[in-house]
Amino acid sequence: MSRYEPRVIEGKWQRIWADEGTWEVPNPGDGGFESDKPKSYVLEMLPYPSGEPHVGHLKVYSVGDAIAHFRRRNGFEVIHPMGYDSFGLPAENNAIKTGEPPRVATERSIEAFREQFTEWGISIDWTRELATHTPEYYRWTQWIFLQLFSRGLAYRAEAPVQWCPNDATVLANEQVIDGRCERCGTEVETRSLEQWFFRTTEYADRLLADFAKLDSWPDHVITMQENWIGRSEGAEVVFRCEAAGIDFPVFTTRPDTLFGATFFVLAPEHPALAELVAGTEAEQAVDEYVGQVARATVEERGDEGRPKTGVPLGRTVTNPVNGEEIPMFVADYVLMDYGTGAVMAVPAHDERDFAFAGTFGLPVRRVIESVTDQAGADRDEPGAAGELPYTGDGPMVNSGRFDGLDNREAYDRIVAWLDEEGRGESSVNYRLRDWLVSRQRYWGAPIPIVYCEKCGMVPVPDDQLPVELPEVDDYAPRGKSPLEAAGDWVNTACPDCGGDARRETDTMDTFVDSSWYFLRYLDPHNDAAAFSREAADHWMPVDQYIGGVEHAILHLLYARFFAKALADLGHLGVTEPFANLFTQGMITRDGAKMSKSKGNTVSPAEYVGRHGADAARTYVCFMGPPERGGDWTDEGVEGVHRFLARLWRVTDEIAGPEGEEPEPFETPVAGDLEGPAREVVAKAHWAIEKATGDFNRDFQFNTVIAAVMELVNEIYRVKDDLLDDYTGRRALRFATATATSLIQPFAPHLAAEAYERLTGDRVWETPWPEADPAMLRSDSVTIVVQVNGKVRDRIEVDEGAEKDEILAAARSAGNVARHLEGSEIVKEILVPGKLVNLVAKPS
RNA sequence: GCGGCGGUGGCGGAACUGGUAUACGCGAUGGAUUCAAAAUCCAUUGCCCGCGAGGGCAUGUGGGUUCGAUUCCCACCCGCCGCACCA
Repeated sequence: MSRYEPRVIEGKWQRIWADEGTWEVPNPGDGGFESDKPKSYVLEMLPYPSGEPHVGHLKVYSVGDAIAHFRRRNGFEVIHPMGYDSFGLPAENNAIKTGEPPRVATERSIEAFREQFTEWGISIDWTRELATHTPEYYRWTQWIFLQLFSRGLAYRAEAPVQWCPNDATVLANEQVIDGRCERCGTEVETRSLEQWFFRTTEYADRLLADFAKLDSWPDHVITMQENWIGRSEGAEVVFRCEAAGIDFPVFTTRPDTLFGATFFVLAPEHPALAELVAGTEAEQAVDEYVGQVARATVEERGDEGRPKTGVPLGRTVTNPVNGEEIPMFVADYVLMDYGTGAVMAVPAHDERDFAFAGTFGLPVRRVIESVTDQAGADRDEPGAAGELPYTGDGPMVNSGRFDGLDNREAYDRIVAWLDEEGRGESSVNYRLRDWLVSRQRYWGAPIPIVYCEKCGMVPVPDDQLPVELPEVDDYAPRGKSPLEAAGDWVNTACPDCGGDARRETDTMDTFVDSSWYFLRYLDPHNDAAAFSREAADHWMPVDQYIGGVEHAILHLLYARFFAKALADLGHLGVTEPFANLFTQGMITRDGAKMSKSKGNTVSPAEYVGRHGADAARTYVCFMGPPERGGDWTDEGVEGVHRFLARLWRVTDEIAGPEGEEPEPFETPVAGDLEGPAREVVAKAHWAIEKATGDFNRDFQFNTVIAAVMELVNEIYRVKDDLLDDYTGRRALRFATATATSLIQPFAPHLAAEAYERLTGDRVWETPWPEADPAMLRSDSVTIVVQVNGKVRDRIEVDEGAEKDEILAAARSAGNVARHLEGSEIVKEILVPGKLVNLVAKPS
């Protein structure tokens, strides 16, 4: 008898798969392409290569690989590639500290990742491997940038931006969390700088509308993106300051409350502010206030509970609906980067305006009655007893000719009237802003633009791509890109006129790299295009995307934007890149997020070394439903290892001596079986049914594996009775082969070895098994008998037993009869094949 | 505050359409094997009462619907995640 030695088995099959290129798939037009097979693109989010893979990686690739295997064995041509998101700040920060070039550290990490993925036995088509930091890849990142530029979707503009003083670079809004840098936690400042943007706002509506195409995306991911895009409908209304001769458009979602506007507020950054107060009494106070706000951190300003502050401007604007002059203020609760940077304040019906009015003693005028005193009113609504602010619906008051109308009705009428008068129009606003893509850092794809004294901003022609990242000595950020120091590289000739020109020295946000990598996998060696349209048309969209929720907004939104933009440019036939998304939960240890500082990290390599890749992979899939998190325990991995060893031992016992030709493998037929042989074969069919169902139902891998464990337990229960005769051995061999076949997506090496020993076949080339309906039924069934809803006994009845027969048996079952004594049955309920409930009351 | 997800044994979790609550694993206890241990195999394992047969109580709390509720409805408590001065 041979021991279960995972390292030996795993090495053996990994070599076979590598030598044979088992997981490689050809493109349409290539030799060996099978056009009759349906395709399936299974993709996990690509890793950022830093150090070694951690358990999060183990989980995402174990889950993805299980899906890939399952699809292959269900007849799909599965493309399952791997690559590295290898530009990024950690490598660069390391370079600043140690002086080691980011490329060197990054490529070392890539080696380590590749090695681990190979040891885990993930079924990857390595011929499609890519790394985003290589010129072969970022050449096409630059090309896409220029494609966007040619359509005006990439543009340069001065804008107030979020600046991280520690990383000395700008951040996208998405990279600022609670006023702090997502990466280093430093408080973010606001600066006004010239930066590159992608016009994501142009796609806001389509990004929202196309959620309809993504029915299997988790709701919370869609909700987060919807919140992020933040579409709100309302109206733009113009308030004019006659004295200064300036029009102030505002965006409001409540044009129905226009008659209640009693003051008007500008954001401290509003461009017209200085002009409004220049040379007036208010000038000094306003300047002081604006300076004070500018010094405050983003976090301080964002605090909602803080008392409202502001300064009167000594100016008024005219309310277009009633001609009223209302006073102007500057206040930091109004944000420059949402709407127009100015708001009409309606204190009676807006909590923030109400608070401000309270502080400054401003009038509050109700224009909507609360509906408290009407029938069916909700008394718990704020403002129910008539107090303000009231944000609910009701009839209009103090609103001239709109009085008495329901406010929803008045909304439409007021907007229509403003439109006729040319003083406003209905309007839609988004929280989403354009994507800021330039970074003042070294380790990224250079932006392929040249500034010529004569010609201005000139795109680098396609045939001069890539603009290669030059070598530099000093990676430290100084507020501008370290590339500024590479003089030979910066100074160049203008592609248009040949005159003196300078290169753009900013690099691209690494989210640009990862917004299209799934397309490059489809045609990774193409040096004439980013990818061929034919390959993309065949493989896209990604049928199953797998990754962590932490990318719910950033990466997924950007990739969706790219797909739409590339489709509009004619390079792609789909507008949504990821048809189905599965987000896996995080693995913790001792209930806490793993971190080096806590010293509670789990090194996958250690466990793979100790128990084998199959055990480590199966364990992360067994911990719980994969979309939820789970707590890693050593006992848990050991338990799974024990189970695999148990499966291995029974295989060894049933298959006979190693190296011997297995007996011909036949599927046992229902009619030929009885007793334990029938039971174990029936259990195998039950396990097939259960595993297949749970696989298809949201990837419930924990219960798939539990079903295989049950089957193995059943094999142990009956094996000593069956090993002696031919029929028994055949039944056992079928059951054991079924167990190995079903565990294959999780433990592919053990499965390959065991299945070959049992059947002579290659399990990964064997179609996923199908349950025989005849074997799922049994001749007799156990019926639970309840009296008044409590289980009192169980009876065995024939499969086809008549209703009356079952009820009679139920009534006379020993313990049931006792409970029925002295009572009269008033109702009998029969759930076929399951249960009888006898409802009785004292007679 | 708003939105989402969740609360089941000592622990991770299962229970698909309202029908045997606690599958499977971990841990624990006992037994077999062993000189002994490890490993392995077998058995027991929600709590309480009972020698037993059996009975009672249990799915965060309180109500409701139903012959029957972890599952549906109402109110509430707790935990996690996201958003949060967005006009």
